[in-house]
Amino acid sequence: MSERKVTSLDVAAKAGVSQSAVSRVFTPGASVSQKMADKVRAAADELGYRPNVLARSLITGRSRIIGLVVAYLENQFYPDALERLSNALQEQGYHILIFMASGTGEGVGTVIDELLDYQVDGIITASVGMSDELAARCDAAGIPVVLFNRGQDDLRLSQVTSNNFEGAKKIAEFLVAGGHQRVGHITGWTGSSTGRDREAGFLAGLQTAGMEPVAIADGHYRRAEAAAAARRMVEADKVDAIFVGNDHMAFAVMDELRSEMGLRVPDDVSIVGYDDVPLAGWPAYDLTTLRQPSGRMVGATVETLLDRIDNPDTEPQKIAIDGPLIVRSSARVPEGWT
Amino acid sequence: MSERKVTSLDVAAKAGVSQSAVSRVFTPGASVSQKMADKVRAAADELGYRPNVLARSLITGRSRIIGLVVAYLENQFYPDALERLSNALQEQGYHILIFMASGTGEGVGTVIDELLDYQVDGIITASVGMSDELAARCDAAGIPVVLFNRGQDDLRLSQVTSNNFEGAKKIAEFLVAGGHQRVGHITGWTGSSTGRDREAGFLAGLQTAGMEPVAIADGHYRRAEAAAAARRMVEADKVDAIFVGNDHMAFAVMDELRSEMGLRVPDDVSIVGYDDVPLAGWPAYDLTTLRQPSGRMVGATVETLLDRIDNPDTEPQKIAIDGPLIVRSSARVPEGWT
DNA sequence: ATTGGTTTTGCACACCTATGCAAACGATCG
DNA sequence: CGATCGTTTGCATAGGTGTGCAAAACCAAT
Repeated sequence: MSERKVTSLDVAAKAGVSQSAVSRVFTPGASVSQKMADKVRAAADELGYRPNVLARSLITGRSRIIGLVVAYLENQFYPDALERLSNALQEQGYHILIFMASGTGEGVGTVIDELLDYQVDGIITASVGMSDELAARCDAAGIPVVLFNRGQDDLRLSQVTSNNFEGAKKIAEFLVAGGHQRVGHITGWTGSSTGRDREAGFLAGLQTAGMEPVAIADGHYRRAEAAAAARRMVEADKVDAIFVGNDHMAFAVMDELRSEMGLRVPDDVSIVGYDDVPLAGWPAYDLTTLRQPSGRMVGATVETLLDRIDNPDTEPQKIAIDGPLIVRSSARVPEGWT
Repeated sequence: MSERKVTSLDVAAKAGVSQSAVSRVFTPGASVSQKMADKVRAAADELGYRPNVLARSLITGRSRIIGLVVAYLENQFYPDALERLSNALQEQGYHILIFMASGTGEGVGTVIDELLDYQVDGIITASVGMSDELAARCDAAGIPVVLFNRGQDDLRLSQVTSNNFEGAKKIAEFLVAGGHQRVGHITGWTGSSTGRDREAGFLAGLQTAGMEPVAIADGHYRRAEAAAAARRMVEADKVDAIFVGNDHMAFAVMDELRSEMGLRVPDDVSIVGYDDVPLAGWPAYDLTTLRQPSGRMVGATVETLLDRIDNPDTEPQKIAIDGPLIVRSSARVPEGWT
């Protein structure tokens, strides 16, 4: 029925030119006369020809595919980032091949292998760790990697995060200024750099006021654990404020306190999150939180990655972007706070 | 530095066999002796060889890439579906190439073109319309398409939805049984089949009780429009219940009523949504809603798509899956409701 | 040892495009 | 009009893999 695939040869035949001429017409910056271009385009349109990206990639060594490794999408921060990443890359003629690292939980290792099979031009990992060995593997294959919202010590890897230390420090200062006496902290997964940096920044911020948290627990970025930790902190440790390692967990904490324990936020306990996902601005939570500037983070990620693809000799970069504290109503606001 | 790319020829040379032997070892179901397999695998492991999927696709005509077109990820239903789709497809050795139809808003047309450039084996569109002409183009290229959560009349397209008509009808019956007298409906975008089917089902459900909605407005699946519509319905039309076309808008409606207008849900107005996204179960909203069984919908989608890829002669399918009403606290519960 | 049959292997080509190179072309100038 | 130079075109090859076909190897049976 349908002529299965229309190739550049078909177009060439129809236009009465050589195959290489057709190729040149579809290769930006190649040497073609106007007349030739018109003739070929006409024939191509008529046949519905479009160049085969895969065949092209075989010879150029560029697939124009970016591999994205992501662990889970329940935290609204990641779909949001994914959407922005995809749009930004589409703009540049790249596309995202998705890879879930969560699923069967075979670990990131096999995932990277499969990604390499597709000859991706670059890799972005979001919210997922990457061992030195994996980094080495990608590096050996000459594929640039950018860690999004995660840090790593390996110097061969680029990374883009918000300034987690400073951000968490701001939160500490905000809570101190608000007159809180007994603050708790539910960390992100302490196996992640993000979680650790925020904890460190928070501790540093409290320390300058001569304070320290009365309770710390690892929430593992999960709702259930965060909620349980919050309950313990309120009941056993009598906290009057909790800094929760990300918004996703902060919502769970507010649910637990307000709906399960009948407490008021912020009257009984102040809650502060981290990320400023869209949901944080919805009235149901109206969460005070530190904004991760995901637009700029995505911009930096794409720029860094594409730059390294085009100039393989560029140094890997470690970028941390500052974000503002977004003051809403889930935490007591200090007098005269600007 | 790093031996740029290691090919099957390198492996063949190292193992002292022909290139085709290497190919066969990595092709499931090919004729290879045990001895040969061992020898080749050893050489391959040592060199770190993995077959080039793109080169393979050139000759097999199968890229093992599925194109996913998605409009926006703010509605939690879609990231959730995306995650499930990706996992299910990975299981079968396929991967998802993402395509945002929202971005520059150039429309789905160019998106499909670019997808075809990548020689995808199949296309899934989520929450996005597809014109007959586009369908024809994919069909001509021999690429199966499955519409996820959207309907279309074209018989060449497969589609998987929940049973929107029946679901919305259930909701109408629930509201009627709850004794509501003045019900309103904020539809999904009426340009979408999903929006229209739910409206039709809702009207049908009311009709069997001899009722009809006192107000109908198009929410376009957007928070702001849904909130505005809700306010009008409450102030001008004095509704005592609103069926909102999806959860995403229902949250906005609850926010508007509770936080902006100071009303109580369900005491002043009952709210019912559609989708049962995870957030609907969180205590802050605790939304009564009709569950779209996304697990089964994804299963059916993947099955249908892969089946059509393997057997191009299979008939396109239109699948509608029933979902249960999940009764929570955002709508008055009828006496003795089971 | 020879035969027949089965499995395994290698050869060569195909898939579709981009690009170096040399030939053809067109224009410009003397 | 011929020489010169820059532009445009075609030829041929490469890129990494799968597969039909025929030759080779193997095995068992006579």
